[in-house]
Amino acid sequence: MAQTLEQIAELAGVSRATVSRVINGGPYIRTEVRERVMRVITEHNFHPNAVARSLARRRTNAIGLLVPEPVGRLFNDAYFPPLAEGVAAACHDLDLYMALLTVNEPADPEARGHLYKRIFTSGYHDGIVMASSPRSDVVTKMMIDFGVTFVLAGRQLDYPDLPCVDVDNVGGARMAVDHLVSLGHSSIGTIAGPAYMSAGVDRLDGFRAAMAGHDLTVDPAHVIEGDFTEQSGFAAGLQLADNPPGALFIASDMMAAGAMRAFAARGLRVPDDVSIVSFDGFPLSATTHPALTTITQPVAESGRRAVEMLISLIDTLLPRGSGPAADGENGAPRLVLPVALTIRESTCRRDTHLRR
Amino acid sequence: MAQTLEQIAELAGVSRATVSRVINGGPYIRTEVRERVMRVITEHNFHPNAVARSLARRRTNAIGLLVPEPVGRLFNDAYFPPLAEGVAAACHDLDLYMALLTVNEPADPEARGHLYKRIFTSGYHDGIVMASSPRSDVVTKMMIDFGVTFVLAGRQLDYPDLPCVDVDNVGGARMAVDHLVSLGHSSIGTIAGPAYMSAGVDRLDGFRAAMAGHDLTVDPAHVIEGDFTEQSGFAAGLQLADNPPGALFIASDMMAAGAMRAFAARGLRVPDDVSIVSFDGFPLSATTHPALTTITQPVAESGRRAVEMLISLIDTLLPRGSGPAADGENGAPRLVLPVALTIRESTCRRDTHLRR
DNA sequence: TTAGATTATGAGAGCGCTCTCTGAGAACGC
DNA sequence: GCGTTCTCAGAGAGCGCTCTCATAATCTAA
Repeated sequence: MAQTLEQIAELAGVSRATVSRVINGGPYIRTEVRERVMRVITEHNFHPNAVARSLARRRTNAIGLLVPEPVGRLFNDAYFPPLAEGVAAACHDLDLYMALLTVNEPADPEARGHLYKRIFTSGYHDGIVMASSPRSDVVTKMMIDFGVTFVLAGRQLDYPDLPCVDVDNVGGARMAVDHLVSLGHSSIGTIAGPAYMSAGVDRLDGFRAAMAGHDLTVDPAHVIEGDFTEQSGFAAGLQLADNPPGALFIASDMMAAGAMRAFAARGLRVPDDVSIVSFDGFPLSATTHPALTTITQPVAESGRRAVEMLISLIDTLLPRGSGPAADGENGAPRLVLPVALTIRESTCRRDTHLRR
Repeated sequence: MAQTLEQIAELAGVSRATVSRVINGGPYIRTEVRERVMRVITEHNFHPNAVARSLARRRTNAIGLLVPEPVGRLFNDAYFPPLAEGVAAACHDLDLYMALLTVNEPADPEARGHLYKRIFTSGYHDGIVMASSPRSDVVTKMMIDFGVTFVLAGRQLDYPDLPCVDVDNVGGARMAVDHLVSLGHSSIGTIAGPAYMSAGVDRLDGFRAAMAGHDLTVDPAHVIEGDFTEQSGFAAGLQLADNPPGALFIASDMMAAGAMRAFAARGLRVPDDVSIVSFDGFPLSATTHPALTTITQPVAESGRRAVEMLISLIDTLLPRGSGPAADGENGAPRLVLPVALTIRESTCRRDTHLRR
């Protein structure tokens, strides 16, 4: 169990180098020798020490998935699980070791910084995939400062020029508006995401651009900013209920659920009185009443792609630690994944509800 | 950023050993020298390479938290988040690096075994804390075979003699029965956990022992086995509703929620018709209607203690890799944490509802 | 047959740290 | 004045692996 290459070599009557070759599939080995070595290895249940290997190779073959949120919150999230699943799947395919890096919330930011610092300077990971979140900007700065190789899942507002894989938030918003327009709607409002998150601003930008593209004006009273949560959707719904638009693009499933709760409380029917297209396509969106027409984003796919991007970044930076990472001279790689319209029950034709 | 001890030593005009001493707080260094070295270190933002250090020390100062469940399921669990939080907190206190090890579910068990194998042979962790789960027995076997140092959170039925930190399931069940008896109940039934999990059998054993201790008989029709889920609680509740006992000990909050749903559907009131004491004390238990009287288990504390136990195990095994770990000759360490009765609204005196 | 390529293996120098051992000076006791 | 004990710092041998280079053995081609 606790042997070394050296010992295996001796037992097999060869040199350390030969055992290494056998293990790593090197060329130029007589099959007779290879088999003999293999036999000794399996007999002794030998596994090379990964730490030593990492030191020699200057590569750990491990990546970290970092979510700058306290452990607890992370589990009550709809976005993170599929992302983690995607990352895990990609790691499995690429024969990588993945560690979920969680940082629980020590009271003072100093201690938190210390925690991140340890993660970034540990050298245990070849790179990091970070799920962007409201508080990820500080962390992003640290990663840059520490020269960590990383990829962001979701664009970072304050650092627009970093390697990331994003989803087509602008295009998704446009698809939502197009769908609504195709149903005959012209009075369309939105409950937007927060202005401090790229998904928030992009979806709003996309909405406005699409409306303009259709020569439709948007009533300022029909544009309300939420923060992606159910509660903020509920509040926004309440605010809109007095003078609702005929249709609404709501920037997250959660907010849509909240808004529908508010509408129900005020006797407004969806889709009869208000058509709704939301964004995310999380499982939740299929179980609301009515089920949400939504823009589905490929979250697990984002995770997969982020890992692939990270690995290619690491590979090009091969002589590791040479200069600041993730700042390629020909621009940081960026990937924008397509989203899709999922039509369900929260939208209907304008002319089927002539009441308004 | 990418320097070595050697380079720092040269810049500071000392030897590598001296720099190492400064970093690791070694004795016998003139303050003048120490300060000079420190200055160079901070000036160059130097951080020793953790991989090299791990190799030299034969210690990584990293532990893994392993949950043998697919990533997705892990997030829909009430037990895991606080456990992770406790482990993370302990790691923070002990200056340990923690990685959450997730294993997503490849179709064939062979591939899954391969994944675990990689984790266990990686050498990236000094030890592992594993949250026991229905499927953890195979994994336990692997850890033993691979000589991994580990601690279980929750006892493992098939391997009773392993280091673990458990909660007092038996005592908790007794407390539940005592409470019910003190309220004047004598017709007490139970919805038990699954027979394949230690928490299931222990809570049932505790229940039976407590009943016997009070010279109370239990009607076999009032003992139903569930699997800790809401659904199984609902099913059991339906089954009991025709001829319900005056009180019920339900082995998990989730099952209690399910049973209450069933009772409500059948017009039975809690606590007026049936008093209920559940087990777990998860946040859920405070938000049901009525709020549950429950046996609260210290999950985060389990996580903390598991880490502490793991570290002491690792420390005693110091000349690492010498013989099978976790099998101390004087028995594996075991810790049983106390639970507490949390009285809320789902229990009341027997005599306040003379109707039955 | 002999030079030259090809195949197969070993020697040994790292990777970046830790830690023991050794030794030089300074302080101290008698 | 001379051992003895501290205090301080460097030399150097690892930790367990990888990988280049040198070398030996075998196989061509002329």
